[in-house]
Amino acid sequence: LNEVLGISFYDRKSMIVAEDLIGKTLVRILPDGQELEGNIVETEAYGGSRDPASHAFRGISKRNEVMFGRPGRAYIYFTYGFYYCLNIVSNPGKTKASAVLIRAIEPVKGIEFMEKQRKTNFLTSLTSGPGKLCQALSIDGKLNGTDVTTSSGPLYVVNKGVSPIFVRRSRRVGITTAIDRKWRFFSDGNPFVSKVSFKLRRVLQRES
DNA sequence: CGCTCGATATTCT
DNA sequence: GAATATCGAGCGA
Repeated sequence: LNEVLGISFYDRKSMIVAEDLIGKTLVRILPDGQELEGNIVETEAYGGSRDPASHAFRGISKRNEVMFGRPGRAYIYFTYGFYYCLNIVSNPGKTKASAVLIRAIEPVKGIEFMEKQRKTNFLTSLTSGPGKLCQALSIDGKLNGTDVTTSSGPLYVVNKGVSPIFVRRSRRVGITTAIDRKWRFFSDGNPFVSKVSFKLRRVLQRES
């Protein structure tokens, strides 16, 4: 317990890593030494050459090159001109690349800092989405490629034995291809899971 | 509550 | 020029 997740944790298929990350604790050490923490409550697995919804589907590029490298590194990309999203690279298998998108966390430590970053005091809106949590934890492109398997770095994940967790799965959200694959994992009933539209919520309900 | 739209980097057509 | 692993403001019901 309380151990930092190492390379062996991430050196597995992205679907396995994504499911196993639910309930683990994301730790962010700021440049001034302040520590921020949040329990992971929602993730999505992405593949490589066989996953049309993945950034890595069409091969390597300047943006996605980290996804083609060693497991246990942060793949952070800038999207829609405004937000960053955090992934952790996993084992690519035969598909050249893979990663797990961290979609939502439950704030645990450093909530005042997160409120300042997000310019809101609404607790369930601080980190309930991939763009939101990067803003709250001050995660941007400068951390792209960071080794996430050591507590001496600015970003890592710890097993604090958070429980009980009822992990459910659904199709991935925010994509338009390969929507049949149930590669989204979330802690059921947790208010910090990202909000999806009413319409999609009904679809997910029907499919579960 | 739900829908539309704007902000605008990166990649693809 | 269009689409995208996003979010929130503005508006109508």
